[in-house]
Amino acid sequence: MKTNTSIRSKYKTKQRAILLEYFESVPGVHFTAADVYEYFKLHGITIGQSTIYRQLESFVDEGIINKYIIDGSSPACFEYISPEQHAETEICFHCKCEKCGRLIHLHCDELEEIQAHLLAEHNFRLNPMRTVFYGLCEDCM
Amino acid sequence: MKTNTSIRSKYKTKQRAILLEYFESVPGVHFTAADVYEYFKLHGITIGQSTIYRQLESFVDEGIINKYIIDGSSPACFEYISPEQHAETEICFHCKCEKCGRLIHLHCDELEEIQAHLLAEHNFRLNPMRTVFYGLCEDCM
DNA sequence: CTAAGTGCAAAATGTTTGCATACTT
DNA sequence: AAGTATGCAAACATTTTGCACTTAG
Repeated sequence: MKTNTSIRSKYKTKQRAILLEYFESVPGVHFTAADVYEYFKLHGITIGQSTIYRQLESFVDEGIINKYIIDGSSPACFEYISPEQHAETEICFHCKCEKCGRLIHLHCDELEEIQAHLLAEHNFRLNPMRTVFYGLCEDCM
Repeated sequence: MKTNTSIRSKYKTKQRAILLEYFESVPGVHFTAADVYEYFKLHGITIGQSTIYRQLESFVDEGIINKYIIDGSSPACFEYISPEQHAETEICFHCKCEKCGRLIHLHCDELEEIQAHLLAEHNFRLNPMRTVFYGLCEDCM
């Protein structure tokens, strides 16, 4: 369990700027902390993995980046949320294929109704960011 | 990533029997692998943790037990599914409160429509057993 | 100058695995 | 006898942390 010292960056550091610029350049793509580390390493820029984890945490805190936990024994998945996406009323849902592991993004009004329904009928405020639908994709079923 | 050697137990071992009996005695309760290990240790019965993990995996495979991944850096959560629960035509959905950790069971026709919708419109066959809705329960929001 | 961030290496965590042994069928 | 399961300890993978050092404000 991580110590919740609610880190929200206050300084504009070089590393933070580099990371943010990179994330902004890959909207909708999802990546792991290790992916980011490798990416910069390949480009001759070394950013410590702790910095990556810490900045990622800040971004998630700030809502700039979403974090998905697909299954316990794989690394967490991150995804940059563009300001447009942020502004959109459309919510993005995720479906994970249990067989091939594919992660599918869905934007669907009908699914958004689930949210309203859960709130109205079950007093539960759904967090679509965290929720992943498991099942089988069309190729696998 | 775990090696998917689709283990499904074929032998009735003592450990498996002990574990199953225990799980059956705590329907609806959720526990971690470590909880199980500790429980038996306290009762003077030592079952290796690998056995616990392996049996848990089998039970999950067989649909006797559900596994929930709450967040990457906490242990996975398991829950025994009673035969009655299993036999119900109603599908049981789970909502997990991100704050207090409460796991809420829901039986709801409207939610079942999600399933039909995902299949018809998105070619995705939802597995309600594996899927957990994350959000905030009424007490926490 | 002070508070905050960085990077390294080490620790912590949760889970999986190799292997010799023991149990089921 | 053959095929599985067990339990230990070691290996693993991911993430977090302690600390000395650097950087931003």
